[in-house]
Amino acid sequence: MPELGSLPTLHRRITDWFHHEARDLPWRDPDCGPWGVMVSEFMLQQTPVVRVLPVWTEWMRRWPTPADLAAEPTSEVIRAWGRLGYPRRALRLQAAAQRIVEQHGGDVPDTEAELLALPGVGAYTAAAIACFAFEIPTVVVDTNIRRVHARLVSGRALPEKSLTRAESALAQTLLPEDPGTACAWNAGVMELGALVCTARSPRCGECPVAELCAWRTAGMPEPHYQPRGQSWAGTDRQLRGEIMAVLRENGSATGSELQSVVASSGRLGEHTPEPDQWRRCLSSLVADQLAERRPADADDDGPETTYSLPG
DNA sequence: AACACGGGGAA
DNA sequence: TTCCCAGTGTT
Repeated sequence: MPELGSLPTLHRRITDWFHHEARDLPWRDPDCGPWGVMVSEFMLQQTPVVRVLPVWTEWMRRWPTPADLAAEPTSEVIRAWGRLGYPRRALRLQAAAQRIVEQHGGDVPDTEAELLALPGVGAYTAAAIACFAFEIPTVVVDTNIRRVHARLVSGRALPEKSLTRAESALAQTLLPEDPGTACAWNAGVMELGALVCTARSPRCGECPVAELCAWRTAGMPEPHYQPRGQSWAGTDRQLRGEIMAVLRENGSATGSELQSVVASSGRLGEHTPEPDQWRRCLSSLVADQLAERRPADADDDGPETTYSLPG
């Protein structure tokens, strides 16, 4: 822990840095509004800024209010989500928009508790919307912020594998008392983690608090565990993604058509899914309501079974 | 606590 | 080509 007296220095250095170096992102525009912030947070949950930008822009042009999105056929929402990944997020965003229309008069709610009750909104997203859309001073903790805290204050290369009570307590301690500064602090620490204090090759030469960093003072020790990447090739996630790509393009297809189109696309490489994997992925997409199966009682990927985008 | 969930850009 | 990213919801 830094001495209490040094906290204002941390706050000032990082908020000053953010003021000068922050990326000019449309959801940071003061005129963006809570809905634009909410859409951006859903899209940014697992997707980098550069890929979110064009989709967010078109999304907001097309559906400038929650009511606009709520009224749209789900198939169009899934198509507009495109290749952002994790398409269940698109369903949850529309479900949240519908809840906002039904229970909040069409306006994004302005308390963390109400936000947390919306589909697809967890602790991080509720705090982020409260802070960045409504300027409510609250503790925002995402993976970038956790990494900056781990290095700057705790002297470790990486945060714990999952959020601990100690990390939450630390974040609370570090939050500026001044409400106006708190949101700039949250945004600044997050931006610092995204641009400078990156996971693998931190740009300490560009860091406004490098000389205060406990990790550097400690000689930049290696992480206490080896982060393990996720496999991708041949996984259900990959096959689900390819199935959704075909459905977005064609609207509907039989089970056998899906198999031939996906196979001829070549995107699976040398992997040839087993019948069990086809059944598992098709059934899970139906269960997730990302696809509809007709006839409804069909339980396989036979030639007469048809899959389509929902509604 | 562990797992499932997409996709593309950087290294 | 391989590596890397990251919050929510379910089990």
